[in-house]
Amino acid sequence: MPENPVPKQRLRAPSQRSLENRARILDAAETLFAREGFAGATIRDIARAADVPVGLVHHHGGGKEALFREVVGRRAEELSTLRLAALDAARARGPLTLAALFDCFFRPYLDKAAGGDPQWLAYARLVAIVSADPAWADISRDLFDPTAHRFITEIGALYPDAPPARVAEAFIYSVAAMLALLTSQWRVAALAGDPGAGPSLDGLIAFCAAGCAARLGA
Amino acid sequence: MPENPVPKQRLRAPSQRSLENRARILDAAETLFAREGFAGATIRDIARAADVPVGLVHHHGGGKEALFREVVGRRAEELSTLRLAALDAARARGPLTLAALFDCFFRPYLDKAAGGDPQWLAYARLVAIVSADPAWADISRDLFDPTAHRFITEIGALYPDAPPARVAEAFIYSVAAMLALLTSQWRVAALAGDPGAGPSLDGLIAFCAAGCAARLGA
DNA sequence: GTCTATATGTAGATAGAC
DNA sequence: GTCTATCTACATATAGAC
Repeated sequence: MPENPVPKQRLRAPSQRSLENRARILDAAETLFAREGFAGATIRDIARAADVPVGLVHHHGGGKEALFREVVGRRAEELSTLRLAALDAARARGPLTLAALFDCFFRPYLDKAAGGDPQWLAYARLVAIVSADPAWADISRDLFDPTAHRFITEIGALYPDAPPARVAEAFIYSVAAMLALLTSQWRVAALAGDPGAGPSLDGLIAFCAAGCAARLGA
Repeated sequence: MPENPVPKQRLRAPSQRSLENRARILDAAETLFAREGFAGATIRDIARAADVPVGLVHHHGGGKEALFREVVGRRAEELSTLRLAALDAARARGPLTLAALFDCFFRPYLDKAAGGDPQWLAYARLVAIVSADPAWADISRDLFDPTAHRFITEIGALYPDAPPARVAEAFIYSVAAMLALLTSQWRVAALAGDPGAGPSLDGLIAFCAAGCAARLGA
């Protein structure tokens, strides 16, 4: 008789249901944080939306703030990978233009958002929340800034005479425009009367590339 | 003996202290709504910051939501007046350019914000909150859209072939850039390493005018 | 791993004294 | 007009049963 009988299930292996609950909790948290803001969303709302008991949200999320960080981080890492891959691929094809750089930065996100996954649209609101609030500066620093800095360096290389702060400023304007495209469609529709049209990646790139060129050019 | 002795103080005339308390409450609410968001700011925080009893905030503000609307409306009306006056003055001087239009729209705000009044900087955060959240669509409609629509019409007149939704979209990008200038200086500093430089009205106008021209031009 | 029950604090709002 | 005291509801978080 073995002294250490092998358990039928490996210790600490998460069950199928546990994984599903965890995923549903993160999705619900993403939706509600996006719609109501960090303070406006409640753990109870999230639990109800995910159809799990309240305590389980704490179990999987580790508190409201940790849950928020995890929700943001999940997509930020995926997006950074896609953006940097697009940038590397574009570099390999030849010299970069401003429009090509913005294409590498915007397209992965807009493809996801336009792909119909409403969670990716919710994420745009989260990025806007984090980007606007110095209280989340650590999230910006850890998750957004490395990739942003890479793109700023590339833009700066196209305009060697522009001071770094000016390049960063133009980049922030461009990101703000991208977030506006994703989060303020309802305002565009209200202002135009015309509800149609819809977002356009090429239009956004044209706006930002021309704006940056005007701000950074000689 | 007169039957109706004249009261020493007119009925319902607000006392000096009442007016001061009211102003302090609105200022404190503005600061805290801007920093913490609508849900994150509490009536109690506001009362403490204004150094008044909690009940007084309800008395003057009429509930949290009404207080928020009043705080936003107070500055929105002042700003709209200044912007439209600048637009009328510019029109009177001759034909408008895109850069001149953005100057009329941006300058009144940036002058106030750069003038050192921290309350005007807080207001930028409030505008960002309202503009990003469909839940406050009625504030946007009543307080922001009339002036915005006026400027969009003027921009559209410069590009008669551009569809209205495209003009509105370019305008929203531009407003987003302006709000980023006011609310995301900390991110620019973090990304550039260089904390210096600071915001530049001319730079913002150059960015937006060139972006709009590229997006709307033939 | 899952969930119930509950602890503890604080929210927005108001009734009524001054 | 001003302010105290308090109501009711709900927040996050956790302890411990299953």
